[in-house]
Amino acid sequence: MDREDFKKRFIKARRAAIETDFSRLNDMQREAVLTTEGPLLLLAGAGSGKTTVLINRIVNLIRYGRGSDCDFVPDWAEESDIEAMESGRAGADLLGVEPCEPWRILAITFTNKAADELKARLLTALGEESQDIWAMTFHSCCVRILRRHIDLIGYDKSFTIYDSSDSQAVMKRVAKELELDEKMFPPKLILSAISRAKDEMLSPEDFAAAAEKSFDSKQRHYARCYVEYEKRLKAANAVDFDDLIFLTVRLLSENREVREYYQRFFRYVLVDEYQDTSILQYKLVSLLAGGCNNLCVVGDDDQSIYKFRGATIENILSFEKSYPGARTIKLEQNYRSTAHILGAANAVIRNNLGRKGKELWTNAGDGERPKLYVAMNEDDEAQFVANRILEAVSGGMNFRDCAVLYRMNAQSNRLEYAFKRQGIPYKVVGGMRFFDRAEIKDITSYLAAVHNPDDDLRLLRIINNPPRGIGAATIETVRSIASVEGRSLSSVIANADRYPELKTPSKKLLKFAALMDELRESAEKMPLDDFYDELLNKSGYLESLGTNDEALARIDNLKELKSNIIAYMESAETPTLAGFLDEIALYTDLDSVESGDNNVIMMTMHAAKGLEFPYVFIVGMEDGIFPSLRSIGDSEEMEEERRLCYVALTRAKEKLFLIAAKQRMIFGKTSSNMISRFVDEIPEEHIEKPENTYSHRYSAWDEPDDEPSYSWQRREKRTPDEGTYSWQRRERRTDESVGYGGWSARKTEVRQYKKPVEAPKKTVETPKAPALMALEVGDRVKHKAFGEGTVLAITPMPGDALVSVQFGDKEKKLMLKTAGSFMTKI
DNA sequence: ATCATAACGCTTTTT
DNA sequence: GCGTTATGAT
Repeated sequence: MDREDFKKRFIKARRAAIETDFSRLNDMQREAVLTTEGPLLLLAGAGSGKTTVLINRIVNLIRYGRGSDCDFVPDWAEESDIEAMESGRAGADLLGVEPCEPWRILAITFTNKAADELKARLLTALGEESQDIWAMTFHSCCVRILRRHIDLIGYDKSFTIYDSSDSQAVMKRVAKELELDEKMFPPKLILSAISRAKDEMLSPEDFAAAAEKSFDSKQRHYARCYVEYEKRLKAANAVDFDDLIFLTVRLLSENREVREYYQRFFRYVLVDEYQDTSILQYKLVSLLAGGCNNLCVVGDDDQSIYKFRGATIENILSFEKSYPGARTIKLEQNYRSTAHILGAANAVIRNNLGRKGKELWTNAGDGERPKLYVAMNEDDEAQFVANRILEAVSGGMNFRDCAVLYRMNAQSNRLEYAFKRQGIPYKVVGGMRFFDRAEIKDITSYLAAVHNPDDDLRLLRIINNPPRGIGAATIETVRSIASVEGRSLSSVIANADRYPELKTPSKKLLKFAALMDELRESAEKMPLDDFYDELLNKSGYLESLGTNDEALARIDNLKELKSNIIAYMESAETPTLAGFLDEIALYTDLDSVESGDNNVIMMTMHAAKGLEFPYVFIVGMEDGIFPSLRSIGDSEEMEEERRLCYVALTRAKEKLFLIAAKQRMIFGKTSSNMISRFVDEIPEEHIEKPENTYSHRYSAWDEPDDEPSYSWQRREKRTPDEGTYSWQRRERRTDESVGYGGWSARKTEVRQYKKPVEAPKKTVETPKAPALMALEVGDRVKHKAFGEGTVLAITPMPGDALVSVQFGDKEKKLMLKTAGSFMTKI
């Protein structure tokens, strides 16, 4: 009996001793870290320190195993051990119970960015041994498993990975050959139908059978495409993104040996952003974690914004049902935003029905109420944002502290105009991605075709690029021969002289085949980066680009690709062409925000998930834009939009501006929309609106009431600095004629504001009225608010200048135009 | 084969 | 309003 009592005290003391390692966490966070065994659902609100918990949890697992969460007491334990633990003298040998080996921990994320961040923070926390942890994305985890065992389900281990544009190219061909009208059956739609089928684990045959039964002709066409699409991928020894997950699930379900191997292998499985998982990913996770059942999922049902690409919020809502005995911990303390911002966000998300229910709180203080500005039109809106940013910078903030969020990428245009005009440096995140650029696709297609001669898709892309006189007619002939003989294009091309039909172009074809062989040989014997140069030259690609402005931008991008190759060579143990192809197939997100740059960040609300900024501007707060037109009338879609709104609002740390325009051009048509219903959902106490802002109500069917739409605001006063419409028009013309790098080259341009080419002048001249103060580095100035200071640096900007001034021990950055009136030279 | 013009049709996006 | 794409003309 004494022993029982002793055991209880021992366990308590052990947990208490382990807790001291995590004393910096709040109670809920610590609970999450110390709960190691069995299924655990972690509902982590925005800004609640989720990643910190994840890191600490892994540290705990490696250091103490299940020490904090089990009843085990060693037989040799005695009273002095408890004393040791209570006095803080106990080490891991006493506190730990089966500490976990790093490589038995699987931490799955969604994006490479998240995986990289996790790895970096684990390295800081644990050092070298952290590198054995399986911290990676769903897809890279699957690639790792499939590269080892995919032959067990009838694929070749050296498979290539097709990205979505590859998939689209294949599907376009398939649809054409099946004589489907592109208007009725856009390749994108067919692919998403197939994606859904894979999500439900339907093979082409299953899908076809189901379609037959349903008498739905559309489904039957989809099924035909699926069959043909799959056939082509298989022939090219390729798999698409969905296949990576699908085939891994198939492998694990069908092959008991492999399944049990991984189930024994992984002792702890953690999944980040669980609200974004699909049914298939749910299956994958439950297969991988099926052994020890130590599955910890982290997510926020209120931040699920990716339903359109297959995510089911159900996964998180029914976690406790799927995993009986699961524990749930909510992290609701927010360390990011002030109370008014959280109040607004909480108020909006409360209107959703399908949620677990969470309420963020903070003890960071009330802060300022979010502000609503009702603009005349999009130019006024952009001007407003620009002015507030300049004010903020005058007040000592950096440009990078400000973010502008919008619903669709197209909205960035007007803001860019305004920012350029005002000399505000900015960076647009998203839009055209690096690996989608034509020149990058071209060269990676060469790399893929060199590595895998059977990759017909990539071969077709490069065979006549640069032009080699191999035209469409020739290619058609080659393809029909290949299809009749059931061989790959490259093998037909290599033997072109044996086919009478190819007599005329055989010389060109053989020359191309020889080129590819030569490149393959080079790839074998050269280091990757040298081979890359060789490829650019021997293929004639570089030469064919020419030397105009657009070509130079493309060449820049190709140099960027080379630096990627070099970075890969440095990071990989044994760099190979195959390895690099794997990496770029999964790593498309290279234009990550470089934190060193001092730019205003512009992006969609989707892209902003997981980020935070002191100042946040949300533009286009209008019904029809946000929430989007397509979601109005559908309550499920509306809830998703509302979650997106919640995500957007919770990005702000200090100041939040919501901007709506009375009139705006959408898709070339002028329309006036009502202020977003989400604004109405924020109570007066948490939002500052202009006077006379009418609030409008909706019926339960999302129908706007019959109030005329222009009447929400009567008449707002215009301050002079907001500018007038005609002035803005004129300015924009000038802007266009100057060219700013040329709009035509926009596709290849990195859309980032570049400083004027001239070297920074030490003196700011007075370019035009109103005259700017003439200042030089080293001048003493007196500022109304900050007192006396010394000018440290001056950066000229169109029509203005950014001045750094040392006031006492504080350095402030001021825009001269704005700050000039508060400052005098002394 | 390559350029010019017209017609269309548009969320959100990672891997 | 803009970018992509299909079609026809040279």
